[in-house]
Amino acid sequence: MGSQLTELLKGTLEGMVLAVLADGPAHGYEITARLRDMGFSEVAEGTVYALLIRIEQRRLVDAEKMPSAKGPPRKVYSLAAEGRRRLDEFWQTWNFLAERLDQLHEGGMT
Amino acid sequence: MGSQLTELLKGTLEGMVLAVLADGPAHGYEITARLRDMGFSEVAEGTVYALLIRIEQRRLVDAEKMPSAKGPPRKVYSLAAEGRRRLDEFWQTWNFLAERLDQLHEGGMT
DNA sequence: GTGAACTACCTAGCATTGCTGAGTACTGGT
DNA sequence: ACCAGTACTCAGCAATGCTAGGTAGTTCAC
Repeated sequence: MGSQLTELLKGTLEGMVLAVLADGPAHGYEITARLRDMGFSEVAEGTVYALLIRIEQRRLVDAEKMPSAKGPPRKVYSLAAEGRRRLDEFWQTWNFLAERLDQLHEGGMT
Repeated sequence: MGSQLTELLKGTLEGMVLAVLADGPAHGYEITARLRDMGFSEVAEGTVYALLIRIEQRRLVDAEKMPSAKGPPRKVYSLAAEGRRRLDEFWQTWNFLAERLDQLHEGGMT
């Protein structure tokens, strides 16, 4: 059994990564670090890299290899037009869900 | 590819069903109907039944067969102690996620 | 009385997603 | 030489929701 958060992250993580990239290009290691800083300390590195490969194949992001001063070359991702659309869609879906969930939570108090 | 909502529902649906049951016992068909009324019109019947069987096996809910006036006998589910704990945990996890997601959304506006 | 529609439940197989646990490779400090 | 930190990849697994069917009982129109 995965943890509660693991299951809730399904579908959400893609949106979060796209949102991070909407803020500017970034490479995988950096994105993982940002997620950890946000409080998602349990997000596995491998998960993020796998996700990045998926969204690159779907043309949601563009990738470019860049040399790094301290380590192997980085793969820098930036949000593509299709990814921007997908991100907007994500926020809509998220709001839809969040509204109803909040209602359920409030309503359940009675 | 599943829809955005489908992926977001992963993990959330269990919490929603537990929340509905926290409001009082209900049977599968009724729970499905309530979810549809809430706006989740695309939630498949089979999904809900499968979920109910899962959470019954995990002792999150108790099940009892009841005769129905208009159709086959119903299986009425009610929240068990373990389910109540799980529901509380769910809301905590949900709030954790929602807070950070909202922050990401706001922050991304700059 | 036959068929449609609604009530009520179940199942096998699939697609997607995140995690585990490993490996590769480059740099810098000790 | 060794280890930590940077940076990426991959195979196999676990959990979840959907598809697409099936079974059964009741009610009502035709």
